[in-house]
Amino acid sequence: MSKKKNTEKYYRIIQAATKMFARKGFYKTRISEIAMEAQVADGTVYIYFENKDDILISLFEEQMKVVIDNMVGQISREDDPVKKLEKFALIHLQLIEQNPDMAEIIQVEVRQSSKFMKEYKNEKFAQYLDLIGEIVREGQENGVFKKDVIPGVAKRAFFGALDEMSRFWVLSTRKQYDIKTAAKQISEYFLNGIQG
Amino acid sequence: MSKKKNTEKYYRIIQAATKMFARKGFYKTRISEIAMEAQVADGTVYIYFENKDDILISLFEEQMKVVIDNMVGQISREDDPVKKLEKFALIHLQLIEQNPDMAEIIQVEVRQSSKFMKEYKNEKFAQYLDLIGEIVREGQENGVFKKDVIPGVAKRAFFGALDEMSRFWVLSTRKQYDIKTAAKQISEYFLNGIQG
DNA sequence: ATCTGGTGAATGAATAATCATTCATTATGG
DNA sequence: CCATAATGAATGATTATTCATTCACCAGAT
Repeated sequence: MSKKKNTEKYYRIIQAATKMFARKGFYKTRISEIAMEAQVADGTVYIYFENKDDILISLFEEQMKVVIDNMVGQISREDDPVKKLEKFALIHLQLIEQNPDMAEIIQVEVRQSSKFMKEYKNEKFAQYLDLIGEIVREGQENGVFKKDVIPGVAKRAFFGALDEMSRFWVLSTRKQYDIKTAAKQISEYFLNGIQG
Repeated sequence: MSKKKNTEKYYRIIQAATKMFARKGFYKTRISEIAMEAQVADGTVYIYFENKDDILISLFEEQMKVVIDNMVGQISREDDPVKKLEKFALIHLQLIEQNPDMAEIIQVEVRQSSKFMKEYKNEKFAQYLDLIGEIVREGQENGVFKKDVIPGVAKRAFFGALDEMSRFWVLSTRKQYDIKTAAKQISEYFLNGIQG
């Protein structure tokens, strides 16, 4: 049971796993590879994690915690819902740019998770999506966004647009346009679309 | 080499694999399960496919072929780029609604494929995305869409929005709003956003 | 200073399952 | 009959996980 969290080695293994999963995918990554990358013995991994699945889940939760905190902090400094959404797009894509390994895992594993572990309800991801939903709702109350926009649809559309863009950005070797341009375009389409 | 394609059993195995991959994911699905579902012996699978990877690739190509042909057929009947995009959204989401198994595989495997098989360049998917890119370009030439819209960004944003929506739709058990409403909202946001 | 014994972390070789794939054999139908 | 398709038990590789053992550290005793 209760494996030691929050220790130096715990994070070293998380880092190693992030790198390897991003590179080879979850199923093709061997525990021994993670151990080697983290510079620990194979068995040590099991002092810190229940099993391979647990590594993936922990990794995801740890990363999302940081992402969400960061995003909430930055967004809350803006007042205008329009500005908030613009900022969301920019920060999201910049984050992807700065943490490509993490990006790839979120890309792939978020989608796997439904099948991967039926029990694992992806709370953190829902939370992230809701940041957008909340901004939309706020904008509707302020009268700047159309009333007939369904926040549940809007948040997915907006996130999906950013996500697909970042997938491309992560995968393509030669970046054709910088992330700022993409972020600006996407929030522009979207904002024009929902503004009243 | 050249395995027998286009036979009744070939399609039966594809169908079975689609069902099982959607249910359990690629790695957790056993060849024996596919064989059982298709009502053939394990070895028979290898008469029709090189290996497990080949099943996934074949399945994907077969399905996308149908999807693209269908989409091209329907889109070409419209003249107005605006109408075309509206129709694209509707048809895409209806397709998801009607083939949830296929939808789940496209969702997950499109994303896996980059890691899954480095050699496999996902031509079919690029082709599908380009249908959107083409409509955007056409609209720009006609002067109905803004000139500063980057088709490469726009096609991904639009597809991403639809895709994220359909992921939600496939996963959620209780459908909160029908697919038509979602399609309408999404194309509306997007069209307002790019129209000149 | 030195010894002693206790504690928990760390190790990595051994284990025990799991499955994709093969192939000798059998069935089928033209 | 022959050729081709189909079978499914056996094979052989692969790997997540375990666990007996070692190691590092420290507190108290001498």
